[in-house]
Amino acid sequence: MPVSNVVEPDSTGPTEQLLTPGEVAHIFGVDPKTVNRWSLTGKIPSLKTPGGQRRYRQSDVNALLNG
Amino acid sequence: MPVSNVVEPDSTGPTEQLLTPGEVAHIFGVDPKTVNRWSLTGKIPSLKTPGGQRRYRQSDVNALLNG
DNA sequence: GACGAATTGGGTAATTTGGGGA
DNA sequence: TGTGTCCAAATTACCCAATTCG
Repeated sequence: MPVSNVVEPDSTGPTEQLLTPGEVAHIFGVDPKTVNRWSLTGKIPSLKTPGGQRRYRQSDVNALLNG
Repeated sequence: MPVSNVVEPDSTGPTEQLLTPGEVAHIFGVDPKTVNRWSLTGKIPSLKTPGGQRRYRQSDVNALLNG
């Protein structure tokens, strides 16, 4: 099934586009493993799906791109 | 098929192929260090990974090749 | 040809990244 | 496709010498 059920009914956070490791990797021109490393070393925040996979906020990615 | 059709309307996201310093160096026939110097002196734009490495847009490289 | 300024590459050590496999 | 780990390759920043350009 698609992993892109990104709509959050939760009202606490802004409904924001979440990106997979592969998508973030493509944006930066690096390997998906490298993106996971960034998460482990605290360089980019990440959310975890109940299945243990990571998702990244578009805004966090943009913040890194802009400096 | 992509897992999710993530639209990237955001202008900050480079929807473009990115090249490593080594690849750009090979294209121009120079040392990778020289490519990084071009970036430092503003001769070619570059993105930075959170790890501090540089990536170059294909279009910027082409512009330099043709200009 | 001589001169100074800028560009480039060599060498090094530390960090980041990617490949292979589980 | 994604995760976690090990290891080799690539990249970075630094200083210095050789080369190139006007």
